[in-house]
Amino acid sequence: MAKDHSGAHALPLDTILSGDCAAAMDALPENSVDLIFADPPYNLQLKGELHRPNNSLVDAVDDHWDQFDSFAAYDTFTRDWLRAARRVLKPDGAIWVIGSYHNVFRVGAAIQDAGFWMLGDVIWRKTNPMPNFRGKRFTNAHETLIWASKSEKSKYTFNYEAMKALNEGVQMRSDWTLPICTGHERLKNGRGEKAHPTQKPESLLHRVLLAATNPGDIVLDPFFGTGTTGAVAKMLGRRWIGIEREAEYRDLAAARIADVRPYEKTALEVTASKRAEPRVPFGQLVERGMIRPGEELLSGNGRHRAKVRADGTLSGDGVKGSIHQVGAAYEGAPSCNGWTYWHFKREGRRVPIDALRQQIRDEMAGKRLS
Amino acid sequence: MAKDHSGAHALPLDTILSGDCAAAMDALPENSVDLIFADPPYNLQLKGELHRPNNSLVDAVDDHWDQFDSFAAYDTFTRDWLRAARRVLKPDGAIWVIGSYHNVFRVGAAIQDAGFWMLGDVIWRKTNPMPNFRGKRFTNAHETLIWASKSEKSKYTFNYEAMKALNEGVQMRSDWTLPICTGHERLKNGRGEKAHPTQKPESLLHRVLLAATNPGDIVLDPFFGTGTTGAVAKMLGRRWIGIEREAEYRDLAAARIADVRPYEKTALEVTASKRAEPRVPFGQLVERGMIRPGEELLSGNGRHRAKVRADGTLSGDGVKGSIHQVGAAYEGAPSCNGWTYWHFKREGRRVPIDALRQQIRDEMAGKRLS
DNA sequence: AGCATCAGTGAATCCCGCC
DNA sequence: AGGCGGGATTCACTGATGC
Repeated sequence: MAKDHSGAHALPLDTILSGDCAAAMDALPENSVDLIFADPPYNLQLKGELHRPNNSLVDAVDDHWDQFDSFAAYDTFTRDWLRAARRVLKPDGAIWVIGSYHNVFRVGAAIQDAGFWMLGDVIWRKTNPMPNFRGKRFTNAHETLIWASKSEKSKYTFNYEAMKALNEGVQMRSDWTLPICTGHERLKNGRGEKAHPTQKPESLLHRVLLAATNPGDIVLDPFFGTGTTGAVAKMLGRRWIGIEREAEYRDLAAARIADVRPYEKTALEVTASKRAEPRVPFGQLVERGMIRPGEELLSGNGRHRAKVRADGTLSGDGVKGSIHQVGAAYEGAPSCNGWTYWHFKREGRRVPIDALRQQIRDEMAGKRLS
Repeated sequence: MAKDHSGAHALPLDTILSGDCAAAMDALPENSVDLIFADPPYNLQLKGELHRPNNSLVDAVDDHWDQFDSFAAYDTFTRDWLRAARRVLKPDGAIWVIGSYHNVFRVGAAIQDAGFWMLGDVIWRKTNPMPNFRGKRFTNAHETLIWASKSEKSKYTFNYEAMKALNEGVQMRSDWTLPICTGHERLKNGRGEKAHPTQKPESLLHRVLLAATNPGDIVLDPFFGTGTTGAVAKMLGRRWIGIEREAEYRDLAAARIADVRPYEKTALEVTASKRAEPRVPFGQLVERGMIRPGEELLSGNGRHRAKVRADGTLSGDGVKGSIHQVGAAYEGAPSCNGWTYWHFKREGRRVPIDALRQQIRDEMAGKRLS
């Protein structure tokens, strides 16, 4: 146990508490922690099994801790832990909560109703999400983080310059592109399986803690799991408190954090600085009205024509497909760069569609620099 | 007024209704529209101006229609228009709602509580967002769209292949990178100012309508504003209904949409899914002599064989059944696409039986045209 | 050693028509 | 309405194996 800055209360710093998180928080002194990071159950409510196209089975998140009988039950659970969380938070403290479309709207409304002040939401944009295997929806490629202060009057911590530096000198945006947790970072249990179904990447916590805390600050995670929050807090010289119901997770987290050496920031953010030339789908030219559906494109040699369709495909003489596919078919070639092959007419001249792509890339680059 | 497909009810197609949107929707027949796109007021809590609009701040979103006394008032408003929206929606219809962190969590929770079935959320990632001038938060670089069907059982429309084509052959993700509405697309009022504080880009609506509707579908927008939804719906050969309280917006929208030229019909034919192709029973290949009874089929990996029987079933090692059933049994898989699994021999090479199905489908398509 | 190939996997509300 | 069965459906990356 350690003393907080006032010396009036004792806090179990750098330890993992067991039990229900609301009860555990209620046992802590009020107004005592600087930041709360919470990754609560998402209440996925998955129905049947899901197979990949190669017939392998997707490992569903069907753990008992993610099961709730109804929205009402989930709301009761949510409002209770949020109430307890707000109580232990210092007046100038803040909370981050991560969720998916299954639960994040209910959680967000509960955060507002509990008296927190919404500072914004951040999108974790996954570089390598799991695809949608049945072709029935979009690739579920993001999760949402809610950022809120204890009250409207809170003087919350935001390290603006650190975020700007992390983003190569331009203001950090509300969408963060980071990979999911895989490889050696992903904790395994004794049986060689993943230890936790929803382990978050350290890069995500690194960015949250760097943005919203200062060295020495106290970070509490009421759904500690395998302790990513604690591990990154230790790396970054923050104090931490974890709460976790499952003994197996607590043991893994404790061992993991014991191995962490502080202040070695290694290469946690390398992926964020990787900036390939942005891919511009031809369809975007159509959506943006630079090319009209129904408009005719010509090959550079003028021998072939095709019409643009609303989804960014071309339709020509008995051929339908992408700009590359239709070009290749016309030329009897194995492949074709549609960007340089196809042209549109402007003021009587043939202009390659690549000029429009360049225009879009210039816009994007200009906005990044300015 | 026009008749819907049943002829039983009249719908005011391709027109803008005035008045409160919930009341206007309640005056329409139930189960009558295919899609609702809604961009409701954001409940921006600008301090000191909750009850009195300050017209001197022309650039702020502080018009009187965007002010609400409290979350409770906003929730009442939200739940009322969502109830009316769900009523007019066809059983297989869907709704899209766009919002920011100020309102989207409350709206999302209300959508779930109203009985809609959450299909996912989509992030509009802005290429050119307005920076955060005070350096106290992240650049607010995204907005959230919620996609939900009328009920869990709805057979909602999702043009998977068109979305994939629009994204150059890879599955469309839940984050969409598109610019905000600027330049000539941004409507001006008579005084040279921007006509509407939150005009959405046509590219965003293009993608929503292409993903979630078919040509001829009826799209309703209860917060029509300056009519982006109607303009894009007209371009894409969809029918539309707008509801808007402000006469100035209605006038601007009507003039704007009148100027829109729809795309050619052929340009609206979008890449189709295989599921839409006519079903060909395997037995038809046998009947037509393309495969002889007694002929042996091989699995693609060459490890399994089965004999074709006269009724179009296969018989292999202790297994009898359809091409799919025998394939699944051999692979120990829950299911199997026999069309791609089984091959026959021609001139020493293994050819998938799907090639013969394609031959039949090509013939059928030829007959349909002639 | 180094490169090519293959197998595995990740917070997932993931089919549909016919009888 | 529930059961049956045809048959449609995946992206990025990691780590192991093979040559």
